[in-house]
Amino acid sequence: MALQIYNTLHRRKEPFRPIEPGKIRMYVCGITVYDYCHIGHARVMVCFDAIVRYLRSQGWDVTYVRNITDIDDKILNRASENGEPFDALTARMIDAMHADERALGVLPPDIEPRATGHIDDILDMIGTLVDGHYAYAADNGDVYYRVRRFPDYGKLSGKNPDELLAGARVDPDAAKEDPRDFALWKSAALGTVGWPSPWGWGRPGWHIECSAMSTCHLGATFDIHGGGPDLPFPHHENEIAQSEAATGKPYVHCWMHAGPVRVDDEKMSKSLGNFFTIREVLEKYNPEVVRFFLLSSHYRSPINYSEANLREAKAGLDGLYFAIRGKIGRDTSVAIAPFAVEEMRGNAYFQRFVQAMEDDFNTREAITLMQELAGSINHCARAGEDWSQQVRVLVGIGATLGILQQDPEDYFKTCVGQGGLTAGGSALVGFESGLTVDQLITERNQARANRNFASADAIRDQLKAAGIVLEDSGKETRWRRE
RNA sequence: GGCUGGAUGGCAGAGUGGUCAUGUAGCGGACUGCAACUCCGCGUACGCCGGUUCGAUUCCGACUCCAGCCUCCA
Repeated sequence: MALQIYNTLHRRKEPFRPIEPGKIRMYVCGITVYDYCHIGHARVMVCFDAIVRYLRSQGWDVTYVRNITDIDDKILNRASENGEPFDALTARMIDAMHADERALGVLPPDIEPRATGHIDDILDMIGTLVDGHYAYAADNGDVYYRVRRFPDYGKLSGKNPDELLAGARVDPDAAKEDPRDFALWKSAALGTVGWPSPWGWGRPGWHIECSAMSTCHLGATFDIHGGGPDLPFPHHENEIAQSEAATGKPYVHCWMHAGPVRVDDEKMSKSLGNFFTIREVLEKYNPEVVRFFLLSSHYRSPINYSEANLREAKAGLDGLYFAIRGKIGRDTSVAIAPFAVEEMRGNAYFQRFVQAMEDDFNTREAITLMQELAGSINHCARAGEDWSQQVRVLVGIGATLGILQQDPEDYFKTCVGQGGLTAGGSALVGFESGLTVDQLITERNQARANRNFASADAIRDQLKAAGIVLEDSGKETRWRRE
């Protein structure tokens, strides 16, 4: 089955046709770095990360660009509130973003361009637009895009330009010829943050940077442009207008947009203030659980961030790790390397996985079949049948989604919160006696050997209260965190 | 008001013109000193009204409700 992707531009799934055989050039709108990344950012990062991992596993030569917006009014305002230079703020937030990404298992994009690193490209594109009368310098020193000059305006978001005019929410700036026009260049007072330009000292508008950076790194026309759910209008609509007017070529073949994240069934937004940062979320949940949660719905569906849903995600991922526990990893005598993709081709589960992913990246279906595979492994293990092939396929599929790659014992022992994204050792966090779990297990097993079950159960309860579950299997006692 | 997309079992969430989603929670049983893990079994799901069809949750139309965007936001 050939790859099908839902294209926002045409509002339907379409067979994917690369511009250049075997290659995919892809740009995803990244973060404006004035604050910590929130769970909505995490969804975009994780979904496109899984998509790119999958595409590469199928042999596509993907060039993945995701930008950083590091100059913008929000950044300037926040820096001024903090009383620090804007680039000190952005440097700090970029570091934090990279740390969040690493925690969530998000691989870095191939190219991560920054707006401030492309001022010349931005200026060039604005110049081209002004020369072509697609843009004009206003009396206030700003340069605006002339929306009326671009007949296709609205084709991505399905908006009628005339109705936009009637719409009450466009900014009726006196300097603009038309309320729909948007800023390409914002003038700024000398001595404030800015760059010289033919139109005076200033800084770029929000939309132009993506047009300039994507064209610079991927060419005038490229395959896929992605982003969050609030981007089709106006951001991507404006990108199309700028780029197609400037280059005279079609901008993007396929537009992909992730669905929104809700919080406890309410819209999450900056203005409502009900958003959670990634680091807040990781105080409460294992990062891999968060990734699993994000992938357990289709990327275009709305998802609801809630305690109950995260708990369920944990139970789901636990189930996968239980299935491979004791069968793979450094604590087992059986060292099993996951299958390479080519080895998995003949496997029925893997074929279902490919089929699900080729159908607009249906990661929910992919996870479902991983769960079925886990069930089959458990069944085989109980029946004394060979499970080794299935385990390798399960872990191989997991690799393609960026999950299930930890040693199961590390996963089960990872201590969440308390500032730690670290796998817990045997030290018992929050336990006053200073005893380790292993010491208590030894003590309890002595009690069990003496059939002193009251003491044994007291230790079990004590550990349970500290969030640690003991599991007696054969002669061995293992532990994990709840 | 305009533009999109939805409505599936307690919950989450795929999918399909006609015998099964799956997971999770719950219940019963097996296993276990007690547990955990695991296994086996159970529960008459497809918003509402029409239409097409031998047959619709799945296709078509109306209706109701919900969400996202139209304003900073991924």
